[in-house]
Amino acid sequence: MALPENRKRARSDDEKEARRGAILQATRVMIEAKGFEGITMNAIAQEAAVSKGTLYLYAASKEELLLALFVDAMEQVVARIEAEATADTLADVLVQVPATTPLFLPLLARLFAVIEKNVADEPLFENKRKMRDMGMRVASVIVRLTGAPLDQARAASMTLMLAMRGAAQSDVLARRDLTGIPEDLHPMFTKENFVTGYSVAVRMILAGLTRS
Amino acid sequence: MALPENRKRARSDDEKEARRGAILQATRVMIEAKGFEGITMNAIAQEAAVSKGTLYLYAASKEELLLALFVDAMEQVVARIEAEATADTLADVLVQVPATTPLFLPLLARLFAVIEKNVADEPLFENKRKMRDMGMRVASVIVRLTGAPLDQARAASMTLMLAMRGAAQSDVLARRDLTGIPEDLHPMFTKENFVTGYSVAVRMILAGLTRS
DNA sequence: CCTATAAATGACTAACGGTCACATAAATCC
DNA sequence: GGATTTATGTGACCGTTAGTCATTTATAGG
Repeated sequence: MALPENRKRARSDDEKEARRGAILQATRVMIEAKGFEGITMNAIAQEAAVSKGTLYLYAASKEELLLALFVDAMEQVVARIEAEATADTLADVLVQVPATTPLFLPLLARLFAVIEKNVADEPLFENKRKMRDMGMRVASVIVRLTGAPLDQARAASMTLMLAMRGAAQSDVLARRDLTGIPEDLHPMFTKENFVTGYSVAVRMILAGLTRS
Repeated sequence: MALPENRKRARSDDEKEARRGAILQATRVMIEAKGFEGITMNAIAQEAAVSKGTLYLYAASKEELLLALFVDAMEQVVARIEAEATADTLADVLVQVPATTPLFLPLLARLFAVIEKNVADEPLFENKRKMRDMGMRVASVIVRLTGAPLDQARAASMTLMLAMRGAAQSDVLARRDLTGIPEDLHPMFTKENFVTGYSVAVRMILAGLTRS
């Protein structure tokens, strides 16, 4: 991901892409290490072994870095759903793939309220279009595997997205260590909270589909 | 909401409650005026005609102020649902009440990712319990109006909450003025986005209920 | 009126995202 | 291969804002 040993500046497009990749990877590392609220541009710069100014040659803001990570993760999710889902496993795959794609849930949980609020219009629009397209691809999978009519599949796909967004929120609170949390609230603070809640929604939504 | 004319300090519990109310109201005013991202503690203090330090006598952080506003709004929402819903109008009421209760959607959209992230454990736990209770009250309404068995009503209520959280996210992007936004993306940026998306979800979820 | 209590103040600090004048690596030219 | 040009990279600096705390003073009680 880094530049060749004896090169300090990225001049060609390939080199720029490599540097951008290194910066994104450094961002991932920092999220892993410090948690989502702990990341700072200084720390990312240090991890990527560049100066802070350089970060701003490759992303207009901290949030555009995070948006780029989200777009990556979202593409992985949809690609995996297309590849892995069968008629028998559709519901399971729709739940498990988002739950297990690295960084997808924490990024989705913060997409609207945190990330998109400081992104310029152009990348924002581009991301919105991409999300719409992803929704369509999921609708196609639903049509292919259930035989439902396209308009129903589209409505189901949009509703799935809604529920997934809602369920992803609980990822923010999820803690590895539940000590200090009252017994009766444990279910709300476990890592499994997303899967538990979203499973129910997925099954309800898919159950409403009819064959065309 | 303010203290009596010639009193500058709140000594009794009543006076403290009044001051707290004034601070919360000032926060509402500032959100209205500057938008959610534009609010600052300095501005709230000025609007409430107290010093910044005083704010911290009544709330441990900016986010605890916002959490208090959310709890208020949430209580209004559930109370209105209980009061207004009938067997015929249940779906409509479940959509319209959240959509029309002041500040409810913007606060819900930011509840997990923005507000709760800077709230001490105790108020956080209290809020979680309150939300769980609200969910139970909605489940009761569903039982009463549809005759569905309690466990089904509970699952439906939890799923409704999920979908509502997801749908509320779109409120963050909603703009009054759509100029500058590409035609094809207009639906995603309108104020009606919440109602449009959530209606579908509510009807799907309620349709799955059976009479006991 | 005097004293004790605690509510209120606001200058100050720390932290962080973002900027920009300047330094210099690397490509290009002769 | 030296000179010139281009634009990448740098990091000290800035503005903003949440939050703190030593100090002030309104109010209650004696």
